[in-house]
Amino acid sequence: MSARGRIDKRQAILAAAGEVFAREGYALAGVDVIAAEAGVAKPTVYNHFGDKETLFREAIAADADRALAKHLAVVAELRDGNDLRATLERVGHHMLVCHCEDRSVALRRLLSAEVTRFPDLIDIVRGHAADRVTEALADRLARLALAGRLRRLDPTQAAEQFIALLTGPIEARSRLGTRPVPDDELWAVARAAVDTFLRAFGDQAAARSSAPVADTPGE
Amino acid sequence: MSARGRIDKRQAILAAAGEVFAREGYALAGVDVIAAEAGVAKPTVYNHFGDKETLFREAIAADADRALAKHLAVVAELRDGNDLRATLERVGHHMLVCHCEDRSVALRRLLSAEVTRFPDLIDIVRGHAADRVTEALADRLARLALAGRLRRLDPTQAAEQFIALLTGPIEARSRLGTRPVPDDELWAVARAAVDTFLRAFGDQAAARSSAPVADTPGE
Amino acid sequence: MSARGRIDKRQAILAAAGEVFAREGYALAGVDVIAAEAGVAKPTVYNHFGDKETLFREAIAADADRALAKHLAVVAELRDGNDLRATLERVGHHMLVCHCEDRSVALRRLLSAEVTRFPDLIDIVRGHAADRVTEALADRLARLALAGRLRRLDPTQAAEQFIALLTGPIEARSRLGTRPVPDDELWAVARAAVDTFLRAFGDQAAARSSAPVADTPGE
Amino acid sequence: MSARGRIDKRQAILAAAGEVFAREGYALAGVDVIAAEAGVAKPTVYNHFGDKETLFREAIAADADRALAKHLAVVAELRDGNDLRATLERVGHHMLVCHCEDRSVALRRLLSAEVTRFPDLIDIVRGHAADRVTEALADRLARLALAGRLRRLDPTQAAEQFIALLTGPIEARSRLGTRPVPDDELWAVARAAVDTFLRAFGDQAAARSSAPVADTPGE
DNA sequence: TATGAATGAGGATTCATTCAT
DNA sequence: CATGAATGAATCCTCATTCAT
Repeated sequence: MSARGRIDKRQAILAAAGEVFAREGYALAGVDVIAAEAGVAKPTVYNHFGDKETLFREAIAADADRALAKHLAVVAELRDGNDLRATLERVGHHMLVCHCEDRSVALRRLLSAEVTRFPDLIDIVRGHAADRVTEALADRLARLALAGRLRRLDPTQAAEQFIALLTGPIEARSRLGTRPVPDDELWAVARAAVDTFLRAFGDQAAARSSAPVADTPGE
Repeated sequence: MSARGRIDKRQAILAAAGEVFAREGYALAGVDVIAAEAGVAKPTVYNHFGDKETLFREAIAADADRALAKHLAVVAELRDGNDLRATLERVGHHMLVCHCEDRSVALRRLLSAEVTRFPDLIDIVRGHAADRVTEALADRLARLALAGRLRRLDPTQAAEQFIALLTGPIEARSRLGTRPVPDDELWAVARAAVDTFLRAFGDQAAARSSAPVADTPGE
Repeated sequence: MSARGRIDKRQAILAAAGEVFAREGYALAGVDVIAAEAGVAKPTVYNHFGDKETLFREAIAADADRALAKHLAVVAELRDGNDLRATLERVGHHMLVCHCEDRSVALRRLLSAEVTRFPDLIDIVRGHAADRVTEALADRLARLALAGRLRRLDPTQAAEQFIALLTGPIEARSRLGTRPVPDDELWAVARAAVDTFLRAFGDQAAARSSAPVADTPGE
Repeated sequence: MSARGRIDKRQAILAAAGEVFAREGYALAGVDVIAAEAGVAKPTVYNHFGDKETLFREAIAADADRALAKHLAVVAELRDGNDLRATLERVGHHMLVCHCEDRSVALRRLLSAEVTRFPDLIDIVRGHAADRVTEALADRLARLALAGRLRRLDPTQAAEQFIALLTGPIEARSRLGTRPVPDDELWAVARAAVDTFLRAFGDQAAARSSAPVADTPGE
């Protein structure tokens, strides 16, 4: 078999593992199922990854890498523009779309489920993903503050809170990821998050001038 | 065996199940381990609960009830007082303490891990717990708004965001629940959350007057 | 199931294990085969013995006990009588018959094969069996010496050598236990062993008087 | 690869196989382990030997040849000399040293363990080794008898018994080959064997005249 | 020829669940 | 009702062996 074929097989196993682990959880995922889904024989899986735990870690790491790349791309969209509120809403909505993707949901699920058995997963994923998204966002917010578009702020804390305002309210709405959240709900959550964020962190004069949507709910 | 003893046994099994499921996860928790930890024989577990799935649901429900009660008690502390900021910070900190309790962490972990295999868990727990905490908090916020201590707001959305501002930043700090977060970090997160919350939802005049802590990070 | 039935099952498993291990060796003996041969399910074997190694040890110990009992009974036949040579020949022959029994052969085979993986087998078996046969024989020889039927001797050493003279020449003749040795060959080996033994350890006067069989090979 | 290199590889595989089989037994010896220990790839082993069984047979045969050569050399030391007893003791001791060598022990172990699965091993080894040692020894004893140094005897039987008197008592002392027997024990066994042998087979006048060591144990 | 990679069959062990007492 | 014992199904992993290069 060519080296190319070997790599293909490795990728196929990793992809299959990602899906099966996501579907069944670590304990109930069968190595035979993964092998079948990857179109290889069971021992091939062991030749490549040694044991189920290693396979799990590598599958998680691959998924985390992909999720990180997507999220960083979204954060990169946050460039200074004419309409800061609209920009933040677009970026916020996009982050929520990523956040609600099946693979993202499954990744968080697996992570939270298995973190006691595999404590090192935190480093694999958090070092690779979550914190770096927060930091990238913090960088952007710092530049906006420097440009006078936001008030002076602690960038990391502001980024944490921006993300929390976006993703927090989604948990309940997605029923822990089991219900697809319609796009208009995503927009509504993003708008509400951005509104609160700008009220708290926006430049004072600007923040007061634009009337946010969700401000007067009862009317 | 007396009726009393029978009920004791049921409780013992439920308690043991709660601990073992929390420790090992659903798939790896052994019914024999639960039985042993409860001090009964394995078939006794089956006599009481029929099968492992039912036992799991009941154990989760019991845990969720306990968590709900605790959280509601905390929300009930949110009474109008002289110093709104201090009150919110105290309540926020107390909610975080509950949020970080071992059993709360384990409950969320189990829930998120098994929600695909047991979709009805969402109703068991969410109907019993999470939403009701949000709503109870929303009630309190509405009364504060009515009393003029907060601006006019959508109570549910404000409650969601208050909780998000509290719990969101904790995930990273607790390494998904595997690291105990020191109390001063909990206070810091609570203060930052309340500060942002009051900037966004506080009565305008009041909010401007009090200088928040985290406002000027570099100094 | 009655306690009686439980013990029956344990015995059945032990018996089956003895046969299968003897037939296939430790590594190639399948626990499923043992279970099937015992008429029980595989987990029943594990309920009783924990794992394959323990089962092996217990099966060996049971076989060793049985072999020891048989051999001791044979040694006990060695009582002072009129015709010492005939008595020794009868006992020697009987020991060889035991030595060549299928189960004895298999036991020695297993022992020698697995002693590196299970060093404690030596204590299980040797403490239980081999040494005690030698000592029992040594006791008898000492009494014969005391009675003046044998010359003064080191009883243990004489017993070792008596057994060696019997069993040593059998190894080659039985092709390491794979060929059944005909009874007349057993008698011949026994007679030759006794002849040599009496020449070396017999009372001088007596030894010279009786003309041994194998003395004049060419005739 | 040069023809020389090819032969080297074959020898390396054979040597590695010998060691691994001796260490682990047939069933648990892995072909990959043998290949690794020989410094070649697994399929190379199959190219040279076809399958595991063949490799096993050839490894055993090689070991048996080596053991035979050594033993024959020892028997050849048995030349008529002034002091027959001392000569026999020297030869006997030397045979025991060979008998207790690691590789000899392992060879006998493997043989006895696998003789049921590989009945032809007996011919490979016995034809090559054990019987021929006995016969070589028988030849020497016959010449000694002819020279009047021993009484008239059946040479094969006497050889069998001489070897039995040597090796039989060693089994227990070496704990089936798992304990290295100190040299002075080997000498003691050899002396005791020779003493008994000479009492039984020695020239009458000579035997009576020399007082053997182990004759009067209690004194 | 020598090798890296792949495979099919099989083995020990565990687990949720059910009888018989 | 509570229990000790038994079970059928499933799981992870290993090994001898064979292609394709």
